[in-house]
Amino acid sequence: MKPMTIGRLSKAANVKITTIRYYESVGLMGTPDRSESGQRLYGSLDVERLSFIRHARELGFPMDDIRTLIELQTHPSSDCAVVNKIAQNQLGAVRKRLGQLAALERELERMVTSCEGGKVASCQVMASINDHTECSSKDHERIKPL
Amino acid sequence: MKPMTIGRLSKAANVKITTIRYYESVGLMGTPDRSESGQRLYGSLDVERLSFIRHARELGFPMDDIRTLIELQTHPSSDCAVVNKIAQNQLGAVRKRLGQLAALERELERMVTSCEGGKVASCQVMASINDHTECSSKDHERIKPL
DNA sequence: ATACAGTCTACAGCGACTGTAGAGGCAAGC
DNA sequence: GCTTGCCTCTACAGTCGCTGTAGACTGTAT
Repeated sequence: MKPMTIGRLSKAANVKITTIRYYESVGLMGTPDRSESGQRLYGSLDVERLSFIRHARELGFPMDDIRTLIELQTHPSSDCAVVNKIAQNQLGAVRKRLGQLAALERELERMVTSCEGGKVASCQVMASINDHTECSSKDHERIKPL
Repeated sequence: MKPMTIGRLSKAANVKITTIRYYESVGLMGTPDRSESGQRLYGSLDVERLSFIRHARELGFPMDDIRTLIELQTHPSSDCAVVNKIAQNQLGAVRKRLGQLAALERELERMVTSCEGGKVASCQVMASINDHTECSSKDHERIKPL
């Protein structure tokens, strides 16, 4: 099979070119062969590896976990307990985040339904944001983006 | 009322000192008075404003929206429709994210329950990450952190 | 007087990329 | 051959919302 350039790989795995180069720079993708003029050349194994990374990212796994998973893939005879542990941690993290977002949804819902129009001065939404008594999360946890 | 230093404000509003200075640097907090020796001095209005920012952040509003909300607060006679729009957008964003995360939860659940131990080579979790047919989100959306 | 906590500025770093500038490469049509 | 137009290259800055660090100065309590 003949090698493909980065653009083809990008389409084959549905990952942007710049992202592929980024993955290479952080060691997720390994250094590819180059053509005489210096262009990166990839084979079908690279498509699989990149698709794996993409799917793992879609599942929310952080890069460090993906690095570990790829490492484990190259030792197929090792115990899969580590793999399972990583996946279960991830499931736990997703569930925790689901809980936080559900709480946000409730509060925002309450806010927007209480708005009856009018001026900002008497806006219930503004009042809700100002009112700090409700959502009293005592822990100083970093606020995450949506 | 006598002014307070940044440390007191930090405790009063439950926002870290460095974060307060950051909010100042990006124009969310305005430039405070200074003592002779150059220390920032705040009043009770600043506590309210900072608490407002904090609560809005906890609700996941992006900084730009918060800037707009604060701007609107200084014009109390303007229409609250803009405020409501921002809150509804936010609610929409939260719900969308909830949907994404629920999908992730289902897939991760399936993965970890299908794992029966053994070697990495035959690991169902690994196979699931490799198998790309299931979660086919066609859109190139940026993958968000948990 | 001394100890220690608080505050100052300025800048680098996080994660996971994205975007840009400016240069060079490659295949197809004329 | 020559041009057109896309593809690829490197290197670096920017994104978001902060956090952490270094090194100097200030304020308060004993």
